[in-house]
Amino acid sequence: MKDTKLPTIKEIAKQLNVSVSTVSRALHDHPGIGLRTRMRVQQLAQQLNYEPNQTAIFFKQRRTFTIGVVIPNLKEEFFSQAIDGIEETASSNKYSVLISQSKDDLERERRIITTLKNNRVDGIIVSLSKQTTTYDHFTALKKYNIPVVFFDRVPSLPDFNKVYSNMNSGTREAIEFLIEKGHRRIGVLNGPEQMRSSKERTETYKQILIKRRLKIDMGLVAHTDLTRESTWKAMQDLLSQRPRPTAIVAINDYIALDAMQYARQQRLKINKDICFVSYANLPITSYLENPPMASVEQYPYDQGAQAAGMLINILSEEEKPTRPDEPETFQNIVINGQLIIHGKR
Amino acid sequence: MKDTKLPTIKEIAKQLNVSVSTVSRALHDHPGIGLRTRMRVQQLAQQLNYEPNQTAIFFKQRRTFTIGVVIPNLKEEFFSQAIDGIEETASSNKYSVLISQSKDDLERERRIITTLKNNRVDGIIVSLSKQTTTYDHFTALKKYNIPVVFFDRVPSLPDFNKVYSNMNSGTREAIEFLIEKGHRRIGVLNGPEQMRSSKERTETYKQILIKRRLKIDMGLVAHTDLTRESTWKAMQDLLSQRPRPTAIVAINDYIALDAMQYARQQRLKINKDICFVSYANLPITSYLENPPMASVEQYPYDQGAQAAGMLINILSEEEKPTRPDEPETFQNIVINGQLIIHGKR
DNA sequence: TGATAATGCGCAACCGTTTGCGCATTGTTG
DNA sequence: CAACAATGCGCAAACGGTTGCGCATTATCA
Repeated sequence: MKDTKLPTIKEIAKQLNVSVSTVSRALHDHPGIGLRTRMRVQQLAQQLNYEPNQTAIFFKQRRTFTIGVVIPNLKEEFFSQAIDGIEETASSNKYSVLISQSKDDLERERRIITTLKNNRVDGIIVSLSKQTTTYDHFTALKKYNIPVVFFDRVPSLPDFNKVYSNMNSGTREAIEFLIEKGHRRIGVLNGPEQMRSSKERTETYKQILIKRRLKIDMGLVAHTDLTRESTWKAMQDLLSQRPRPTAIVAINDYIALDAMQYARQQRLKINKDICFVSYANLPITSYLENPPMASVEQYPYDQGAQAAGMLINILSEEEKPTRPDEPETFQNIVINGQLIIHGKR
Repeated sequence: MKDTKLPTIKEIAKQLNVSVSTVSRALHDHPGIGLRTRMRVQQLAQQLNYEPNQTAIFFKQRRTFTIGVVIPNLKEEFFSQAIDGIEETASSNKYSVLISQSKDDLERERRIITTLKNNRVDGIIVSLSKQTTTYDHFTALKKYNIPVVFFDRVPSLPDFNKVYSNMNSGTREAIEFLIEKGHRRIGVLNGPEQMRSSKERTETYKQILIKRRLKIDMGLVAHTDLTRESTWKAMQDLLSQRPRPTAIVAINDYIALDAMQYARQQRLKINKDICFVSYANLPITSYLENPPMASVEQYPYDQGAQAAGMLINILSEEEKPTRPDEPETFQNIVINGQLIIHGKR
């Protein structure tokens, strides 16, 4: 039984012998209502503990002040930090946040999008599943006027709103850092090949080696599908190269940790026989005795916050009178990953 | 402009020259509708890409298939894991999840509850802010028939639904483990005194020492407010006791890590000069070279999943015909924290 | 004082869907 | 063939608010 009935605007109207429209307006301080009645209404509302039924308002206004968030999972600290940022800026703009996890499954991602659409969220923030290579389920949203902002794992096409950290500058810094430390054989422990960031990383890697006139050996670029087994396998490949790489750039901290475990098992001393540099700079690394030498910080909280900000911005633009056929424009925020060098502990 | 108008049930009705009620029923496979028209309706619906407007349904049905979640923050892995569990079981039961963070601020917690109520969530899952000692904002929800389930940080009063892991069994195991390893001076690095779990832990600690006929020295019980500074300070106290404790039970992994850092700074060898046992057993500990000797696993994912399950259960009970004045009952799930002994690595 | 303007409020439609009830039409039975 | 039952569908109210428009009533001015 879903019913101890709450006071409604009608109830107030009846008790005061005025119309519901009057009550509604009075509660909104509409100028067309006399001070006298406005007061009476507001007082009674207070007294009855009246609270507007948002579901009714959502329905009527055709907007819900809710934004949907789709991420691959919540297990990775990167994403929960991002949601922290999203929730924070959303709530301070009176938006609520609906979250769901795609679990890196494309079908699931699709279903989630449909549900969010039916729930009439005002906008959606997405970090792509690693399976996603087509974007029709997102472009479809345009018909429904639901803006989408991607973050971190963003589509490689231009016609989307995105917030992401570019691999280039961070990767450049990281590799140059290693070169300056004297490393000449630098391995790359990269993510799935179809991911934008993986490609960027490999690209940058090659460029720098060329610039520095170092030999490029593609045997030093390995890919992992992000599972531990796959990472260990990739490490096995890398460590079997001759001469063995003396440093490894890993796609993120978790992967680096897995890799370091593997290296330890092979009786290699971390930061001595082999050095690691990774991405993300998660809080956990600060607790390690032998953390990666450096991490490219990707500011997940900020990415989330920026994405939410961008979305809310777009939503408030929509309110304004729409000039005929403005061409649709897409926003892009690139957060520069920054190399954080971990002090010895 | 929030309006490329979507196909509605009315639209379908018009095109087929039937009434909206017929369409509605046809789409729900209501037996009162002939096979013939049912087919026509469903076909056209398909063709028009009709999707029901959930906001309308929410409004009409007075339920939203949404559950609200209030946690202190998303930064702690414990909570994001819990949300993982919540989201997972919620979504497989067709519920959506609305999250917000109290940031350990009571006022904020109150506001969130009000918003969730106005948004007509069907139920709420809460882990209390550490400031919360009064529960009127939750009891108020009973008037609105919104059930609440607490997890982890739960109220100490009996008349609430809760899921939590009891400190007793885990703490007992942990301390006995240490005693068996030969430790006689065991320190406790406890949380804020007002938290239920802190009290329980201290209580159990004393009991066991008594049972084992060991001397109780309250100088070995220190409190931290969970900040790193405070933890270090507590550690300073503990390490200055004479004889120095040879083992420490810390309230959770983060605190243990902070404490271990401090110990290292004091030139103590972890797991040799001083051992640590902590609570939570977060994934990160598996990456440490010298993890705590053992952790009491608290199964955050399961706590979340159980809490969601309990809530959804309560919600579906509500559907059933309510016998007059059943006394309200409250459910309790206690998850036994289990001591996980970390293998040497 | 009469015309006009300003003020204060009510009417009613609308948002999209669900559902109890009732009315035809058709089929069944004695 | 009459009486009745079953079948298939429509009417209309309801959920709780918002809002354009219009109508009285009062105030304002010449």
